[in-house]
Amino acid sequence: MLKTSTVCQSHQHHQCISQALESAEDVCAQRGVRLTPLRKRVLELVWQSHKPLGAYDILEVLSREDGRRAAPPTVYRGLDFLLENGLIHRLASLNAYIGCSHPEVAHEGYFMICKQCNNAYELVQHSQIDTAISSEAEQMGFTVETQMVEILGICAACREAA
Amino acid sequence: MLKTSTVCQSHQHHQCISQALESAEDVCAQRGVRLTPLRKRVLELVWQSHKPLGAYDILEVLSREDGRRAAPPTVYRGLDFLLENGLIHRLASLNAYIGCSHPEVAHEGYFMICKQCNNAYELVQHSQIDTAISSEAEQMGFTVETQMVEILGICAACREAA
DNA sequence: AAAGAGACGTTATTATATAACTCTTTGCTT
DNA sequence: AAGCAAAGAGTTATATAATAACGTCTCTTT
Repeated sequence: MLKTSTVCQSHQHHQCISQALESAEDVCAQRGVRLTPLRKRVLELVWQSHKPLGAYDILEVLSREDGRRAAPPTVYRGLDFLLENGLIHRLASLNAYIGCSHPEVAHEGYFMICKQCNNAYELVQHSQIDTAISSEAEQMGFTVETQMVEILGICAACREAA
Repeated sequence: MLKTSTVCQSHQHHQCISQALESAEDVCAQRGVRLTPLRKRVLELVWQSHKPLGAYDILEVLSREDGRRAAPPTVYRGLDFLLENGLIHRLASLNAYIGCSHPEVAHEGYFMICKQCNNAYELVQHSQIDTAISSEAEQMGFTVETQMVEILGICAACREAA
């Protein structure tokens, strides 16, 4: 029932990255939007790990690798595009961004974020949480547009390590 | 089953304010912490409506009424105190603060926020959402520490008005 | 009175995000 | 192919949110 993005101790993370990029290409092609080199590079950087990444972290990397100093709008435009197309999620509690593990279908991101290792685990939609929120909203006549569910705590791996 | 903070079209809002302040006095007395004039004033301002209020909005009011120009730390210290003592909640999606309608018991805030009237409706704890989150967390061995649930959409009143 | 703690003032700075304008690239139309 | 419109991206400046660091005042406790 429960499924998370595949985050494990020793997984071959380059596979996550290449899968994500490939998936992004597909999604963009299908929608007729352009995954430009900059956008692709930003996505790649967001996917460097399963830890949410700040806009200014991305900016720093871009600046270093480009020589010339990239400015905030460069990164934010990339992030905005990726957000609009569901290729990444924004975590409001951290002001940070993370790759979406199933961008084919529009959905809200539900996250469990480990305070220790900083990994963020995305829960799939149609979870119990989704049902519970819809139900409560319906009871009060509230029409849901966007949702923000971010749970902070300690993940299983970190807990066992301690 | 469902309960929200009492936000209705024509409610006597000064009652919300005075109740909140009284409740805050109680809570602080009980815990042996000081609800200083500044802290009380910040709480009062947060309670001016059921719409989340930004720190700099509060700052502006304080500045105007004090003559001297209040500085950010003044407000943030007040807000921090109120947050620590569960008298207000912070809404990460809006970078804003809102009065807590039942500060006697420590709890996470679950909110439905209307994009039109800007009112934020706090759901009580032990709702279905709480259960769903705990359940999902348990399944993945995740130890929950803090939760953030903010649902944006249109409230019943605004929907009917339209 | 001296010492220590808590609350708050004050100045400066950090972190996050956007506005407004420019120029270039891209793809489309003729 | 030339011209055009729109999208993309560079650049500078600024807005918005939050914190750091230090000083002062006022209590309380001794």
